[in-house]
Amino acid sequence: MYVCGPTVYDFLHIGNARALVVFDSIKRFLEHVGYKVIYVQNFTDIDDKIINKAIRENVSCNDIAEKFIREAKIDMLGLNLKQALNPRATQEIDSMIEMINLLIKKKCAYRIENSIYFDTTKYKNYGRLSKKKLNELMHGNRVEIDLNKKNPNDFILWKESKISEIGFNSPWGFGRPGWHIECSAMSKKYLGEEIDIHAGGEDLIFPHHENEIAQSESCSGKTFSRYWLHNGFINIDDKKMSKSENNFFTIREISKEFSYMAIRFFILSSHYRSPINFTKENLKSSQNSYERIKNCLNNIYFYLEQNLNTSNINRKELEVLQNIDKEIFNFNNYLADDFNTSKALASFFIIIKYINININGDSSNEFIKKLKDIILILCEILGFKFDSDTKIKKNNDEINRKVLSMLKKRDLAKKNKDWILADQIRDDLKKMGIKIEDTANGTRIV
RNA sequence: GGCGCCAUAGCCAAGUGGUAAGGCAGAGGUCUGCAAAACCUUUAUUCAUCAGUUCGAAUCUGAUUGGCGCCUCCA
Repeated sequence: MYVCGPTVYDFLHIGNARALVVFDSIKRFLEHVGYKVIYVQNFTDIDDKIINKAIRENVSCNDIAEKFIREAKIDMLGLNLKQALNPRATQEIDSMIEMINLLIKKKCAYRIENSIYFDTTKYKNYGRLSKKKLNELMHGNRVEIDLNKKNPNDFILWKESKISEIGFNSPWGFGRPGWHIECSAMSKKYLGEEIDIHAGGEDLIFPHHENEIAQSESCSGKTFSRYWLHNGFINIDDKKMSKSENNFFTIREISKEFSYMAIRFFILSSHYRSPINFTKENLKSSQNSYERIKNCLNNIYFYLEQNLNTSNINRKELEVLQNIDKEIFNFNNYLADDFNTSKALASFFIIIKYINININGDSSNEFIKKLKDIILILCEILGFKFDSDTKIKKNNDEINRKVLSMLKKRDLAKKNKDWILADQIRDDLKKMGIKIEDTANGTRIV
């Protein structure tokens, strides 16, 4: 599975997050049902935007790329993306040169001065993926036509660089690769000539993926990718996000107001191909929804800690587990049908409701453990994690000792019906970032 | 000009021929010293509009309205 990754000239934006989360979730599901997935997601670390930024900031392109790959990895960790192969374009130049050479040899590419172009007339299926009729395209509508090209559809494979610019040595002189050849070459190197799934944003269908197909299939004579998946866009106030419109949000800045998992939930709450609209209100709603899952798991952990009922699962509990199994079956079927995460989440909430109704202080330990495993498996498939939630661990460091002694003091105050002191301690703990709740079975930290 | 997508409650969002999932927010209630969490009740006789097909339409067909995207920077 190959996913076209971001160009690293800035922090990842919310749109990058969608592609990353959606395809990570698809990977997770495929693994869950038993596939072994080799997942490649590149970083495009050579590009005009990087070059321009490097010039503006008077640093090297590599400095820019290194910095934003580092930052991207922080966000990717926050979004709980699974480990993937992350090749960088600038470290794969040899494979690209090799591929361009092959295309020249096969007469699918031509040279104008020190640049190489792909000849789209040599690939008969050009335009098939994007369903475009080549004579109906509006050339030059948005991007100026390069007059060197034989045909306006042709695209650059290798671009001559000035000696002051970033570049690499090649058989055609100093230059840099075209954008499209990067993905073709990396895909071939890491996954071979034929792959199962190629994915990316819907804007990449034309020309990027069209061009990748043309290059790769001209080289190999084989089907490049069996399936193409394209995620829809995230709009801001129903308009396309762009820097010039000043409606641009990075993952990092959103993560300061909402949790990474709220962002992940927001993305998974609609089908991966539909457009979704980013607003703070929607993110808040997602955050609250996500808390519901978190609360359910917190409750499970709490009952597990309290629980002394070591008897076997009883008949009623068995029935509950059987009903949950049926809903898990639905959950899997929804994902199996075009990765309908929205329906899968609905199933998830049905399961949560069912757990909330049926779990209590008298539940058997074994039963609660099973519920915990169920929630954790579903979360694993969707990529939800809860690592930051256990603020206090039962070890001996100073803060924890302090918290535990405060809780003891509060328990005593409660016993004495000293509500003022009890509430005071609760407030103090809150100031320390520790939220507590009283339950029938004692006080707990959430 | 060509190609494509979308319109479902206050908000988000499934459902694509058999009588409107799920979540958030709101209101009321149970529990609780209070709070929180959880639970219960409540929230679309109707799916942009009009016409058609059908025993039956949110779902199919046609028209209309409104919105969005792609057509060599892009997730």
